[in-house]
Amino acid sequence: MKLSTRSKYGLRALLDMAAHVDDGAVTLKELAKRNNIPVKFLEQIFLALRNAGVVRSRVGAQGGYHLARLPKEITLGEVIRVLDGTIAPVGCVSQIAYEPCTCPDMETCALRAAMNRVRDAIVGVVDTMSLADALAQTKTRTRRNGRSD
Amino acid sequence: MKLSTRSKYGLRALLDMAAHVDDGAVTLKELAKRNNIPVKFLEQIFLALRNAGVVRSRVGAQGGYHLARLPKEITLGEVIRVLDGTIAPVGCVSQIAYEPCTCPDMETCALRAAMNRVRDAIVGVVDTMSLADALAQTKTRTRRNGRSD
DNA sequence: AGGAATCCCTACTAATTCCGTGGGAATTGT
DNA sequence: ACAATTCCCACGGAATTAGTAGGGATTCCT
Repeated sequence: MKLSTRSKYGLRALLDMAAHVDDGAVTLKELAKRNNIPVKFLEQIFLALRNAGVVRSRVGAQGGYHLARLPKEITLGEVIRVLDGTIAPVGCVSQIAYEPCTCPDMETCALRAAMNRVRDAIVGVVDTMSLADALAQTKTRTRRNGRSD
Repeated sequence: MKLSTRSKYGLRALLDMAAHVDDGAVTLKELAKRNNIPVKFLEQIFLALRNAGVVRSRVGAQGGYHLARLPKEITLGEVIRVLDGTIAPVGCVSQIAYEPCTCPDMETCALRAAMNRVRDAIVGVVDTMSLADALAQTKTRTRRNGRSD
C-alpha cells in the first residue's frame, strides 16, 4: 500500500509552496534544496503538475512556479492521481485506471468488495484534505491516535 | 497505493478457504487451480501464513492446509501485514516497519500527519473486517457507492 | 545585445522490488 | 515401495520506479 516517492516528493514540495504562498513564485532549485529532493526529478514531477493545472509556471530569469489555486482548493487526492495515475489499492476497483483482475469470478469476488471499501476509506481522506488542511493540522500539534501500523 | 500481488493472492486463497471451511483441509494444488494462482508462488505465500499462525498444515499424502482460526477471527489486516510487512502508505508512519523519511523536519512534516490519517483510515477497514465479514458482504449483493477511483 | 537564470522536454540509465520458478528434502497415507 | 504433499531456500528475470543527462526555449538584467 505504498505511496510512490514521486507523489511523496510532489506533495512535500506543494505543501512547502502552500506554506510560503505569500512569497510569490519559487524556483525548482530552491524548492528542491528546501525539501531534500533531487532537482531533476522534481522538474519532471512539476512538469506533470503543470500540465494537470495544479501549478503555473513562468519561464526565464526570475521565473518559477506558483500554485494555480489557493491551498485550500488543492486536495492531496488530486495530486496523487496526477502523479501516480490512481489511488485504488487494486486495479479492479479503480474507475480512472480500471484493470480486470485474474479472479475466477469478478461478480462475486469478496476481495474486490473489500478493496472497494478500502479505496473509499482512502479517498475519503485524501479527497477531503486540502494542502491548507494538512498544514493546519500540523500547526495544531500532531496528536497521535494510537492505531498501530 | 497498490496492494501487492502477493497479498492479493493470499487473501483470495484464504477467502476461498473460508468459504469452504466445512470441507476440511485443502491442497495448494486445488487452491491454486480454483483461484488462478501459480502453485509455486502460492506455496511461498502459504509458508509465510503458516509461520504467522494464520493457517495450519499437514504434510504427506492427504495433507493440505486449513485455517488456524474461524473465518471471523482472521482479519484482512493481519494477512496483509504478514505478507507485505506493512500497511502504512509511507515508512515514517509505520509502527511495525518504521523508516525515517528524508523530509527536512519530521516533527512538523505536514505530509506525515496526513499520511497518518490515511493509514488510520485503511487500518480502520482492514483491521475490523474479517474473512467472514468480507464473504458476507459479497453474498448480500455488492452495492457500489459511487466514489471515484 | 549578450549572458545568466530558469523552465521545458525527451530519452536514457540505474536501482530496486517483486513475480514466479526450480530442485530437492522430509513426511505421511495407501 | 510409492505417490502425494508440505517444506525450504535460492535464484532468474521482468517490470516498475527512481534518478540522470543534455539540449532547447524563454525571459530578465545589465
